[in-house]
Amino acid sequence: MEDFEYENGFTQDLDSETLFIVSQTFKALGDPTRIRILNLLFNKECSVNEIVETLDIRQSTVSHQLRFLKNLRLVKFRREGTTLYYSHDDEHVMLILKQMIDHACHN
Amino acid sequence: MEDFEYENGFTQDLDSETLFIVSQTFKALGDPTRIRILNLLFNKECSVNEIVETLDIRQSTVSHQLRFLKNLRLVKFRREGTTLYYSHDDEHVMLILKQMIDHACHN
DNA sequence: TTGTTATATGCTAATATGTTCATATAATGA
DNA sequence: TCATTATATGAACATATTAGCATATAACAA
Repeated sequence: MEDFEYENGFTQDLDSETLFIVSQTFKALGDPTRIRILNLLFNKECSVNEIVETLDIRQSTVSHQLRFLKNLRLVKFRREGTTLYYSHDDEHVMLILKQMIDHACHN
Repeated sequence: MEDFEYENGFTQDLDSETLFIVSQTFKALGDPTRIRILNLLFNKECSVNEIVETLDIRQSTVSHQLRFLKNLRLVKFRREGTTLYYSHDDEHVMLILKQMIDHACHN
């Protein structure tokens, strides 16, 4: 009787793969530093240094978090010389982030 | 020049209060156990024991996580004798959860 | 009151997470 | 080649998180 599929597409419990992806993604959004980085990348792409200077976060911290976000395919980058320009890579997740920010602001 | 307000309502950086609420809420959604509980509460209210039995999670764990979710006002409960029936208490966050689950499934 | 069922709580151990420092790599220009 | 700028990485540390056990509380029935 477990995992009974409802008409509306919902299940009583989620399969482990979905659960993993969902929790990983929300976890990515659950850290202030990563939220600030993604929020900055909302409108424009940024070099690592731009992020470091705009948000006043140490370079290694930014780099670590960008790797984290890149592993989840939430950001991507392009190279120009020695400079890497990062931008967001998941419209849907960015939309979800925007919704949550709006939700938080309206309180 | 920091915290410049854009036409579209976005700021270069978020104020700390918003940042706190957003990260707290995403953190709540970033744990598999809490996701499973909220997903179960999507359609119907559940007693603690129903959650325990349906999801096969220990009672103390469920209780701890329900307290966590209640502190963030993501769930509420009503009492009936010795039984507490929990239900979700934030439509918007539930919608965001649904979106992320759908997003994860479509991959 | 005592027992029973349902739920909450305090504590602890294991694990995960985030930041920092120091250093490595990579591209480029002199 | 060497120096410089931009970024990444590894290790260490502090802190946060999670689950589980044991026990407490709360409501109710006998």
